[in-house]
Amino acid sequence: MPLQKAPRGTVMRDVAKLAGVSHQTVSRVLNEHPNVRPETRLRVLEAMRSLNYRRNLAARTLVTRRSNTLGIIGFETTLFGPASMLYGIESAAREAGYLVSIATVRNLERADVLSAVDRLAQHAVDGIIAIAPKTAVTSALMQAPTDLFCVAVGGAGDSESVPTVRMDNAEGACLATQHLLDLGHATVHHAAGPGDWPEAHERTEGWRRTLYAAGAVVPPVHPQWWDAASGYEQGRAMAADPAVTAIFCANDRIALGVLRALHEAGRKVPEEVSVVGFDDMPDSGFFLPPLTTVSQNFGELGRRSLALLLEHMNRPSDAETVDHVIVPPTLVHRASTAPPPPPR
Amino acid sequence: MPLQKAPRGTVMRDVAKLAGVSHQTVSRVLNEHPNVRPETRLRVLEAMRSLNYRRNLAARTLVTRRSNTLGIIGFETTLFGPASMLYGIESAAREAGYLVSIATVRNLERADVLSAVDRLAQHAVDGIIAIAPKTAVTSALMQAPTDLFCVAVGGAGDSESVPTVRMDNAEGACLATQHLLDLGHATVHHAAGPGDWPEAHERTEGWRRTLYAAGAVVPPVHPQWWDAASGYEQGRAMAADPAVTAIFCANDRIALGVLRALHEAGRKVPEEVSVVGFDDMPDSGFFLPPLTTVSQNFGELGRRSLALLLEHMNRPSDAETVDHVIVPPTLVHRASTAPPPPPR
DNA sequence: ATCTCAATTGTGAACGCTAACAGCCCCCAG
DNA sequence: CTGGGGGCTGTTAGCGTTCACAATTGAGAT
Repeated sequence: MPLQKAPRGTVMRDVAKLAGVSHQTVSRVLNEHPNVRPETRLRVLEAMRSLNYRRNLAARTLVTRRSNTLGIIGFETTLFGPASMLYGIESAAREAGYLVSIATVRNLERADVLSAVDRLAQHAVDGIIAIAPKTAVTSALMQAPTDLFCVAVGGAGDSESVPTVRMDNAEGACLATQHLLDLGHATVHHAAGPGDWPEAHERTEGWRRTLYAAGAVVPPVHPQWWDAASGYEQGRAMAADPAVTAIFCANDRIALGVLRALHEAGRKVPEEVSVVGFDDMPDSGFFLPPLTTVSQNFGELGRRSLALLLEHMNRPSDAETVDHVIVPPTLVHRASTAPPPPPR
Repeated sequence: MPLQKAPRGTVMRDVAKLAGVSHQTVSRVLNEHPNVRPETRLRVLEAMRSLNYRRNLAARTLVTRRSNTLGIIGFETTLFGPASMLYGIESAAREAGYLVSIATVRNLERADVLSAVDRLAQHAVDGIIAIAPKTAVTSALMQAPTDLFCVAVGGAGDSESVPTVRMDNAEGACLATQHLLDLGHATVHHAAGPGDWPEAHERTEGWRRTLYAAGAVVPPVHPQWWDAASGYEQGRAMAADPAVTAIFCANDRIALGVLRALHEAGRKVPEEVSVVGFDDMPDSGFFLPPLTTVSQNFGELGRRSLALLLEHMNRPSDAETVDHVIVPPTLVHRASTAPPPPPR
């Protein structure tokens, strides 16, 4: 591949010459060093502007060993949740003066994650945030070069020694389940997410524990994937069972599939069956009927994770604490839940 | 903000010493220069592996003036479309040996876009892909440093002199509208997207032209935003009008809102009113009823745009052609469309 | 008038890599 | 036996920035 060589632009030396100072003074102006006479400063700034000077960050990175770039390891970033976290991180990073580079992984195999870390490390990122719902990722992260700061966002709670920002999935599941129990439902069925994803697992566990604490029967689960098709499959089985009056879904997309299955079976929501989702996607309020759901603030999650990363980067290296920030979920009440129908 | 200085790692010189060669030979191995004796090559590779050597790309960038990084200017990247394009671009970029950095803009003001370009340029990206639905972006792109290659993806068709990859929105709108006309509907109403977005505008124009060509009445439009709430608003007005039997929506989210409005008004879909969407989001097949929609292959759009960018970068600079790649849409038939009800 | 200290500016040397050129060795032709 | 050429390797000089230190200046203290 014959690549063209970009032409050389204006550099510090050029600015220095025009302003009648040394290159070092230009550097000082650029880095806001205090000891520069205001008058000199202005002259330099003027020269920079007239030459349209732009500092070469590669050279700067070479000597400072800091690139002002952060790496993000993403998975399934087309989904609303990950995409929102990405956005939250990027916004916060920009305000902190960082650019973010993204490395998505196809699957969550250890090798894939390691190669993503490697790619980011080669490009000299200062830190890595992994949008990393499976534990393979966090454990791979620990193999990262020791001079690289990492945090994980949105995965499970049991992550070993990588700082983590995450939602309290179990608590969210509890909120949803308890809400349905409080309405008078004898028990709550569960349309689960993929069992090997910690987030799905935690939601299932939160649901199970809540039922158990209430002395309710714990129905079996048949987890599949995160999408509406999976919800439709699970929902069909539940719709066929007249004992089912309340369903807690692992996310809103699954809930959409469940709603469709119930509709096809002729079971009215919420009159006959109540449904609760998880995520509060932007359009969940426009499902038929509008979905009661557990709200996750993905943007906040992203922002928090960046804050945690920066905090770690600026902390003296002997402080070996591992933080885990947990963001609480809230329940959004809409029209898809109601008391159970009277027994006939 | 007191930042720690990362410790220094192993460099080429270390590898060279261990392998008993000069650093230049190490460099040759790394760059796959042909004239290295296989035996030497192996020794060097072995040394690199045992020292866990990782090439410093900042230094490489400094001398080659190529960072192997691409910049992406994104807008509303939490939405399914942009997020998918981003993913498509990133996948393709990885295969081509590039890392992508992302700069999102809050709004599409010229100043915002320029500052994003500037941020990317400072970080020495080799090229920029703008996910850029509004013309302000492409025109701002032309102000970019001349040594920076830019392409825009997914915006309008009338972009001036920036290479573009885009969907044929008018054609998609035509497909949808014609499908409804062919079913026997006297005319087709339109729940529009924001009129100041070229994509929305093109869809509206495609719809309008198709109706005009068929000699059908062109109903008024009241465009708002891309979300379900907007669809709900527009849908309520249409649901109240018994003459409305077919609705073409500017995207699937709007369609979701329209479906809800129709449902609340007691108008059955598709028996009384047919609805067509645009985008084919992953779960559109699980709406009530499953949505007939125009499918956009966002991933393909992303891949194509990367290919176009690379092609431009590797082209001799005297070739001043501007390419416009147009990806055709397809119509996905589902359950939300049917012939109009018999007049009563 | 001399000294001291701080503020301001300049000088040279890295940072880790690639490009350009020079040198070595060995084989084959003259 | 000598000369030339190609394969392979080493040497040197940047790339554009920051860092460490030296140099210069001027104000206030002695």
